[in-house]
Amino acid sequence: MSDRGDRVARDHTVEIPYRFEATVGAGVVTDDYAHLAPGEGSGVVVRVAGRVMRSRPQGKVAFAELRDWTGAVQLFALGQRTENFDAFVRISLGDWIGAVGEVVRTKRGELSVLVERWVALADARRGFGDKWRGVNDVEIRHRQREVDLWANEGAREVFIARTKIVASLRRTLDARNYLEVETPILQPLAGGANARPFSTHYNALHADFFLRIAPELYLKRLVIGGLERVYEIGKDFRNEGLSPRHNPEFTMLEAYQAYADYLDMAELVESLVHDAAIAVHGSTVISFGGRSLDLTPPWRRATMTELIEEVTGVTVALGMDREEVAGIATTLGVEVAVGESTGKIIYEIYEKTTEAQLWGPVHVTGYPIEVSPLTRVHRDHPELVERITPVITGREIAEVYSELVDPDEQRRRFMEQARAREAGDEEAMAVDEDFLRALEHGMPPTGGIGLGVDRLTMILTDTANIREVLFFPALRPLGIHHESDGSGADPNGGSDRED
RNA sequence: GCGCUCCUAGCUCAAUUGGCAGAGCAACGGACUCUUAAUCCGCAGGUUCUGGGUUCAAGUCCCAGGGGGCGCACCA
Repeated sequence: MSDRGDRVARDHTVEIPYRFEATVGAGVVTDDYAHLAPGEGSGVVVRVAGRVMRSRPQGKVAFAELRDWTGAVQLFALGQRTENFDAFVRISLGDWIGAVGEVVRTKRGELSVLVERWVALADARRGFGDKWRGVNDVEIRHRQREVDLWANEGAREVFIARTKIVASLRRTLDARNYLEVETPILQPLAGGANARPFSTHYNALHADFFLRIAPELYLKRLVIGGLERVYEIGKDFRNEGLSPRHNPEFTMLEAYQAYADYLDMAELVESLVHDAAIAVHGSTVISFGGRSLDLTPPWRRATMTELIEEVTGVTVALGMDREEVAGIATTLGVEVAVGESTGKIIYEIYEKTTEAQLWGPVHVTGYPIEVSPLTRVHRDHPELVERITPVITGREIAEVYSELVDPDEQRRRFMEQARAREAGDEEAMAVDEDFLRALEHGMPPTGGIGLGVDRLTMILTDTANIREVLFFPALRPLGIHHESDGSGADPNGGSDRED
């Protein structure tokens, strides 16, 4: 760890300044002075700051690459001109420095800052991996993202894209007069989805609480309260397994619009994805996994029976005899549980055989009522609900509903969930009396969406693993210290932190 | 939780179907007045994830544990 010996910053520890004013970004310099000819000086003195990621001392001249978050520029030091040149030569890869000098182009054609003065800003005691190949070890990249961000060219791009996407989502909704709101993350009942929650304890109330699995029920209460268009972007938490598409905490966008139905909301999803694609790529035709992907609205709409037939060649229909559909499911290798309705079996077939094969954007409809306890019955098919799942690259990226607004029907659905829960389904919903009381005040027809922000980011950044779009994905903790090991590893710190 | 698979120097990777644990980069010491993954000389660096076992001999084979990846299950 201390194998790097005496470094520049350590030589000048007492002189590390409290601030350094950079007048221009490193990448901006290379853009703004691209016109300089080899050997030409600009006459302009700039101040730049960043990390030294390459160093090429060469006797009485020295070169270094200074990188900041705008890009990189070469520093050019001369023994006869640069202050403290001997120390400049000893700068270690990864050290932060600030430099002042004229923008020039070297005789060999590299745009540079000809360093007059410079100051050490931080010392890098640890390296940043192979300077050419970076760090490939995904465990290091995820556990020590700060290393990944420096070691791997382009590692920041996906996160910058993510920020643009989230900003675009807000812009699109704000332009439609939606109100952004925040609702509780700590909830006495974890409702709004079928999932196992993380639980915690509220000492002051002597009550167990749960981290939300969805904000849905609270947002609907705001619609009942007269906030006709609301949305929330935030973390949901689900106590479930990890996978390339699942992290226990993930970012969800939920939006609700009074007087709208699921078709209106499907159009909203198309607009959100369209605008985000434009924000990141300037186009709705992008590439994913080496394959072209056209996100241009409007998207195709299809029922799951249609899609099953396209993918498997097998015909199933709601009107068919249950035993016949069950037999087809078994033939396709899909298990059928006793008591499952025809619609539920078709849904199972779709999930197991078809969904992952769908590439282009498609709005999938035809969801059976029993898998959608918060959704309004389909206006033409009483065994279905008005629900659309937009699927892109085989992944569900959103859910779209005509929301269930009838308090009596909602209570019946909750009771069905409660029965399932008693039968052992740990993910079935609990009866939420606060929500039911709210519905009894009258909820207008309302459309709702839930959109997975991480998954949208994956699609728009050509990323196959959700961990790549999260700065700090969930990982098993390492090196857990037990009490009194004397190393000061107590994460709660000393007694001075207690108040 | 189950299955498969991976773990070698700080990083990136080698090591002949079990036979002396290596290279490049980084680090460290030095040379060099226009480098571009600079070059050159020198030097150091290892409980091969951990613990057992088989064997004359284990990075390599077996067992257990830890961590990662993928798949299944659950889900978005």
